[in-house]
Amino acid sequence: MPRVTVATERKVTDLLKRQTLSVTESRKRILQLFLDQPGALSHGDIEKKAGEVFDRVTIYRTLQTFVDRGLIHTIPSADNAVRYALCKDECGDGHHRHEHIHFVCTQCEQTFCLDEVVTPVIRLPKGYSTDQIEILVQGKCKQCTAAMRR
Amino acid sequence: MPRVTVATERKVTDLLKRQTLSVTESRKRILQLFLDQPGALSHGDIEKKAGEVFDRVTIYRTLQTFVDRGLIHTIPSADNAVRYALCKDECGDGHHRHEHIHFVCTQCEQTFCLDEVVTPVIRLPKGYSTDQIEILVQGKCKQCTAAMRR
DNA sequence: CCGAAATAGCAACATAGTTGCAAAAATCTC
DNA sequence: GAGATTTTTGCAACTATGTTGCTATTTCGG
Repeated sequence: MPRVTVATERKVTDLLKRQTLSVTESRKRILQLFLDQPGALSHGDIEKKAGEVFDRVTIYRTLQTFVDRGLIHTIPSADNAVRYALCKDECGDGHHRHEHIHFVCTQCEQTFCLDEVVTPVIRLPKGYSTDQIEILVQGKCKQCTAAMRR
Repeated sequence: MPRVTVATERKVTDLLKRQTLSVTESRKRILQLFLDQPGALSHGDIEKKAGEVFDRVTIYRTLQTFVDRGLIHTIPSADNAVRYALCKDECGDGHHRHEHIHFVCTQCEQTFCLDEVVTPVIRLPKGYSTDQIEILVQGKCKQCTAAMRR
């Protein structure tokens, strides 16, 4: 597990304070994990990476708090393992705004937010109304495709 | 739980035989549950409806078998409760073909397949390839919207 | 640095999912 | 349609996942 440097320590602290959250060791570390890598993390992933340091319950509660405050958002899955990823600035206390799609790589099994791909409008039959659209694309990601060519 | 009539008994038996599956009580009953209602079912739903009759393990295994044989397909969710719904005829042993979207009603909390809404093409950034697209729309369904107007 | 408020850890529990194995049921064969 | 073979079921035991109440600890405002 990468040591939290002074620079990143500052960054996570700022992020937490911006959401008026108390700055605690577990919150800093868990936020750090998200910043350290590009993909989404499940509760299990985090438990593997920080489970020896923090209690399982703390991780559950921290993730819930982050979702509530708009720091991270959930990504549905087909395997009973909801994942979480960092939100952009538009999300805040009590509300989420996401227009991007999610990509699940069948090779490295990571899940990514593809911020540059905007969710299309979906025309529903008469009588249905839309609150939110979630798009999950499964395939091979950039990194894995590049690795194959070598 | 509705009694399995002679007519529907015939139907589920035919469906099972078409997939060269042995026709057993649990398989008939679980398939029946899917035919009896329009929405998708989670493992938990099925356990509530047939759990006194069949063992939990049997339900898990039956659902897995049905997915493998292309009788039902999974629908991802944001709440760690994967749901299952009947497939159309195009699915078979070892392969699934689905072009429709899934709709989650925030009111009745049911999940439906909207067969008439085709998944759009999603243009991904360079380097990504697509195997499968899953679209989950959350909102209010036809029935609930109609009920509100009364 | 102190006190109030928020958070973390623990324990205990509830639910969800898996595996191996023996008994029972379904299918096949004649 | 009876018996042999194969498949499926149920049980037990286990692992993993998620929740709640309570107390100790930490954070933060003054």
